[in-house]
Amino acid sequence: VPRAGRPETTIYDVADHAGVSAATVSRVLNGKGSVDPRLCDRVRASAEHLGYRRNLVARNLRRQQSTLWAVVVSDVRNPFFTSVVRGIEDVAQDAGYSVVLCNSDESAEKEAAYVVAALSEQVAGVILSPTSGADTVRTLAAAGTPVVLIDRELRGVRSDAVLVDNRHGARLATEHLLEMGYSRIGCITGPRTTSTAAQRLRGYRAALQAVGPDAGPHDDLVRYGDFRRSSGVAAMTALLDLQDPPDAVFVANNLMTIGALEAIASRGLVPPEDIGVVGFDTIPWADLVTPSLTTVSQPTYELGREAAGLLLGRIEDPRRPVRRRVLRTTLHVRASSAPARA
Amino acid sequence: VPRAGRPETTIYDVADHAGVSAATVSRVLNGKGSVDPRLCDRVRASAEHLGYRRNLVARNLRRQQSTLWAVVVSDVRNPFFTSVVRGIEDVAQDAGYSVVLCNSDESAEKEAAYVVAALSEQVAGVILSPTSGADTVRTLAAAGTPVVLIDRELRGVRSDAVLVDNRHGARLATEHLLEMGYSRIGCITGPRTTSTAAQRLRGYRAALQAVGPDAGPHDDLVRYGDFRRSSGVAAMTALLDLQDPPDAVFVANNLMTIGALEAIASRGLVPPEDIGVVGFDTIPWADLVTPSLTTVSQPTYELGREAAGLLLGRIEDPRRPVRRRVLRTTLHVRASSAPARA
DNA sequence: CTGTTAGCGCGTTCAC
DNA sequence: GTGAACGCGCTAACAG
Repeated sequence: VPRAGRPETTIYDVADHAGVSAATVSRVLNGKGSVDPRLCDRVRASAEHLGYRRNLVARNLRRQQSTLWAVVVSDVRNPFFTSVVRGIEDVAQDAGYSVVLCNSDESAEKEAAYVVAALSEQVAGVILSPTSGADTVRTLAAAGTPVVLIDRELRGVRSDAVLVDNRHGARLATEHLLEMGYSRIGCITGPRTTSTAAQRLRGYRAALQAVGPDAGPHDDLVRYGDFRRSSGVAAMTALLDLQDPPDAVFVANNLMTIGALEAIASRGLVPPEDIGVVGFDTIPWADLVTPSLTTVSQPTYELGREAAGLLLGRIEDPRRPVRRRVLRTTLHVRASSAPARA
Repeated sequence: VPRAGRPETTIYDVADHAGVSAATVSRVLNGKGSVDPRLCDRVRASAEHLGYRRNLVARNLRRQQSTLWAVVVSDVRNPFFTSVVRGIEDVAQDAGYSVVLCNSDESAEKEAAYVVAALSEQVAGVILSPTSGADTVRTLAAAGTPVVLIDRELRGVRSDAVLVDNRHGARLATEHLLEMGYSRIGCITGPRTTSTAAQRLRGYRAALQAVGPDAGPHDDLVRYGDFRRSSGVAAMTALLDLQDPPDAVFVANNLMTIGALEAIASRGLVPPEDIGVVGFDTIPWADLVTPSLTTVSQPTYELGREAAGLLLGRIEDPRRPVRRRVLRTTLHVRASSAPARA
């Protein structure tokens, strides 16, 4: 194992140079206890002079706790998560924590591996958008590591969590399509195992149900994707291939919406005239696509901040009651759902 | 400081349970030295049984080196960087490293703070897209921490680096616009302090120069942004406000291109007829914007993999000669630069 | 208010 | 092939 760099200067070097003990240096640098102001200055001067930089690894070993948070997301390239991460990061940094971003890629194995690594790294806390079952959360809980769930819920898990009102948002989207005069409305949702996909599907169904039993849920118009672009293409293509295809579609996340739009375009169809489209999730530059896209947007940055806040609270008081925050979504009506009306 | 979780099981616990010494446990778990196969099995069984998880903090302190890489990017929300990070991550994980993603937000102070934190954290290496001057890199070098620069170069710094042929790409883009019949071509580039902005501007100028002195560089058609969307809006608006506005524009990064398109649209202009547009950088869903966008794309994922490879090599042999990789860009011609011709 | 002491969990000498 | 002893750099307990 190659060693890089020259030996670091330690608090002992600083102590020698300042003519005090290592403990005093430690106290000065951490602002703990009270130290004679003159010694304080001497220590600071020496530290500066020697280019001292504290060794967090040693400190963490001693304190049995690091200043690292692990944030495990299911897809780093999804703008939803990058925006959430920004929110987390800003709060973390203010509180003196650093954020390790881990990408589980919707894979339960990767997620488990990252969580084990995080535990070995003695992280102070974990923020997780779970892709798999409850096992990883249980591992964390067993180790006593604070966790906050984001975006998705886990059945049978009591944990701090920040979610959005998926059902309500999906219902808004679907009702909006109904109001705009569409009648055969399809739905492309996510994996059956995720709470978000299930809730958004329920919102869609609720909206249709409300109109009356005859206009009720068209289960033949529901397709399940995997929240990735390609599955949006496939699902939309399948819907368009039906004998009696939908005249509008509600798509349950951003990447699949992109895919759906591609499938629609490749058939030579143009929203909103040929088909109405509403997407869930913030879609960057929704105004620029053809046509501009109606979306149910989530407060992503705020979601990150909330999650970070909950984690901070949990770290401070590991036994406080579980909190579950649900943030509101907003319907942004743009062109893709607004056909010119006779 | 609150303690979370129950005491971890250590190699001593495992040693007791297996009836061996801690040293033997360490040897077994690290595959170093040779251990009696039967003891080996006993140790593994005990570790498994006790749910032992190695403490990386202690190990890192002892080894004076962690298994963490810091990746400092200038904007996490830029798809360019998220894609690069994916490339880095995949290589890092295979090699047993974890990646800490840090977001400097184009701020020299934040960058410096993250680098100091990384050093304190004893990271094994740093991958950096520098926003500021050479100071942070010098700090790293002084500490002997391996660094790889990505995306941007730094004057007067000898360091491993992975870049793209910005000048060539920009020249391709501009030549393409000339070929398509545009004659007054504007350029929106990035901050004067970044090598990428300068190189892309040079490529633009070279293309114009080649056509002949009379068609030569229109310095009045050059604007400097900050690589963010809003500056694209401002710069494009300024160009359109000119007495004699450009009939085409080359925009030197993805976010500013989005901004430029918005400015164009808000004037009621439509590419490619009213104005030709070519953007630099991968723009996700370039096919979906109105009209589909001609781009000079960079091999982002590959760039990340290359950078990670260089870092691996540098960690293994800290004194090997500096390597500088330049990746090629590709012109993707789409609709925004192809007016129907008479 | 300050210094001395001990030990966090591990990897690595050095004897045996 | 194995175990005992030491120390990485730091902070928390205890004396003074």
